Amino acid sequence: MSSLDHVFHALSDPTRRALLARLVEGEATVAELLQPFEISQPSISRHLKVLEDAGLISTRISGNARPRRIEPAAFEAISDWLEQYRMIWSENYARLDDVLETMKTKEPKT
Amino acid sequence: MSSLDHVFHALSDPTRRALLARLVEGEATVAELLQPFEISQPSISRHLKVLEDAGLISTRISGNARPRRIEPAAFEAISDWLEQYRMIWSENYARLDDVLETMKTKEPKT
DNA sequence: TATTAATATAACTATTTAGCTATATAGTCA
DNA sequence: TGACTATATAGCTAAATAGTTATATTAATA
Repeated sequence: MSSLDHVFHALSDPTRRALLARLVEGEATVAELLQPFEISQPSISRHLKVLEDAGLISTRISGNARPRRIEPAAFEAISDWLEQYRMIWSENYARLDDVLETMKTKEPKT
Repeated sequence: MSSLDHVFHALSDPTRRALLARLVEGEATVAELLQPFEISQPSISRHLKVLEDAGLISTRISGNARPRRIEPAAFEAISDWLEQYRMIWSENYARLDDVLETMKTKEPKT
């Protein structure tokens, strides 16, 4: 059973996607993640468990709190999966090499 | 309710992902799509409906048959969504928390 | 027109899920 | 230690889902 099952299932819920969107700004505790929502703390904890089981986030122990953070690898897995379909919508399908070339020469960091 | 709900839900099933993988090679009828699987024809038809409701595929009428094809726009939507996380894993950004440390201690690749 | 072929729909069952409230666990602090 | 804080877990309910078989629909063909 592919882990993509869990990844895509986790992403199918808007609350969970919102949690990820918050976590992309940095680590956050359950209390912090809970705040913008109207749902209960146990529900948030369960959503976080689904995200963690999917490998999308991880938990760190910090005294009383359990801050969560994004796990990059899972997103990379999605990107890899999506790659096999990129040719389908890319306008540059016929010139895929050009696309790759463009990616190589993208702006260098300062 | 975002359509990404439906898209990610559709993708969470391995049978449906396999159907998409077949369709990336080109249009196929239900009978053709059914063949590699051990599940019933109605099940496949329902999976196809889920994929179509998500906008991932579309149906054409051809006499008796209803060949399905990939719909590129939905994949583009996934790619767009994923884009907001790309910084997380691309280049040296293995982990957002480590960005500053990394930039201090590591020479960016040329 | 009657038959066959391709596909969809209905009706049922078992499983999963998202929400809730109540409670348990574990760390911090006075 | 006792109170408080942060979070997890248990147990419940309602809704959704994936599978099944049986049947309906529609086009092609003899």
